[in-house]
Amino acid sequence: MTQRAWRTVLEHIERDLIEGRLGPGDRLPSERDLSADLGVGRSSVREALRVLEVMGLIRTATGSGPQAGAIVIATPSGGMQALLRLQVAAQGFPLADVVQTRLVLESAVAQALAADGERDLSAAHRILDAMDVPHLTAPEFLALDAQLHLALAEASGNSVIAATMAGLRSAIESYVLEGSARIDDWSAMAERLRAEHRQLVTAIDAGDAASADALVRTHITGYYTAAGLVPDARTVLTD
Amino acid sequence: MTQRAWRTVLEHIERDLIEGRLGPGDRLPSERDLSADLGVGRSSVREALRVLEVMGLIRTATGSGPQAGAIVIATPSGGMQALLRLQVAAQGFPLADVVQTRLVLESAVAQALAADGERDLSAAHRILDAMDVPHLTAPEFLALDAQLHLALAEASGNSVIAATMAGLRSAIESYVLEGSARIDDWSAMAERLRAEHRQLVTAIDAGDAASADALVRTHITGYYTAAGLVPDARTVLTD
DNA sequence: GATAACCTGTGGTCAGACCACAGGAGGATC
DNA sequence: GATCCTCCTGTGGTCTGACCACAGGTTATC
Repeated sequence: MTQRAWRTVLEHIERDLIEGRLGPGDRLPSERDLSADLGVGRSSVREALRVLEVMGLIRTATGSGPQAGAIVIATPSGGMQALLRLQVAAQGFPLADVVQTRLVLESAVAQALAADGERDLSAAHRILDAMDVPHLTAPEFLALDAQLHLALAEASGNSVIAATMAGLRSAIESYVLEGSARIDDWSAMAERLRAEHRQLVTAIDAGDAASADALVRTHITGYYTAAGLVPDARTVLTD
Repeated sequence: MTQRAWRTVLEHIERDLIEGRLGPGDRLPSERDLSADLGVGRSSVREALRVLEVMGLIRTATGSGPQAGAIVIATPSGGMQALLRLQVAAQGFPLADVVQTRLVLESAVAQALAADGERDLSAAHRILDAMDVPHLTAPEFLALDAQLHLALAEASGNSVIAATMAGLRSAIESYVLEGSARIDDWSAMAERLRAEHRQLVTAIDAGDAASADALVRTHITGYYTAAGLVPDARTVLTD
């Protein structure tokens, strides 16, 4: 064994992707065919496909017909979420670094949106309105909060940033929920967050990049500090 | 089958990680034990472990003794590289978005380093000197270039940003190499890059965040434009 | 022509069998 | 008593073969 068999499979598929023999929508050969073609066991093929599936590169379906089998989809957000969530869980990524990175990305997004005349913030406005419904529980409110921030990232048009933000968010979701329980007056906090969101979107709509930047920073560090998630909201990467 | 068997395994291990029953350095039960405990086949256990391995959460070793088996390591950079490289290869991430994200992150890193009095740039200085060796080939030079940028990210102390940058870099490595072949006068380009690197590090050492920011932006967009990788180096996210 | 039964090929899973390997246990040797 | 060597055990790595459920096309039936 010069190299693990599943790695052979993975590299073979990666080469097909790089060199354009495979692309989104295409169907991979069946597991049995790959097994025979590459001279490895079917179980090794399956280990490689499993990796690709969790990373969001393919989806698999049973049955027959054109929709069955392994199909290239390349939807990165799921894979990003899995990776970041697991790494945070395994303490490969400290919570503080995740928060800090979120700050960097959201700040860039806010400035970019403010500077871009072509932006479409209709999705964000819809979510803003949904958050105005009274008596939302903390989990409900926070889910909308996540959607709002993600909608902004997606509006910026950068898929890497959007996927990364989705991943970061899901990685710390359980901590954010825990933190919300530590906040004494939740309805006051919700009101504050609503106001901050409105101000942020207003600044973006007005094309005021500097204000948008400042608002998004205060908003994020404010919440994490209040929820006691980050001991002292560092601003190292952000001044 | 209410749920795929390998997913059961993955979730079981994730729960152990989240709730602290597993952490860096710990050893997972043997594949056969996991198989028996969870009531799934060994091949399903292996599919889950394979995912964890590629994501950089565990490493596996054959043989016996305390070093054998699957051990939690939580070194995210490998997993980040695999994920981003594959997603770019499968066209889930457009090249332009990758470059843009790199710009956002490196800009934040440069500013943070300049503002941080405690920074340790000895590694960066060592790489700078290594790049002065004459007659380096383009691949050799670019490898050092990658190391330099990565060293800066690591010096910033944010592991998420460092790992992401490593991933972005490896995702576009093949394109960067291709691009270098399109540059007529490579030695002139190398000289220019050397000078830009020196200026950047000097600005950081001097604590001049604004200059560091500007220099890193020019440096990156300059190269990608010269190599013809990004049609028109967008600065959407960066003004 | 419409309907129903069948057939084929797909992924999903399991069980069992090897192999190579690392390291500990225990005996043989000095 | 200390050292060396051999054997044994348990590990991951792999392959094979066997089922199952399922989706969709094919064919027979009415």
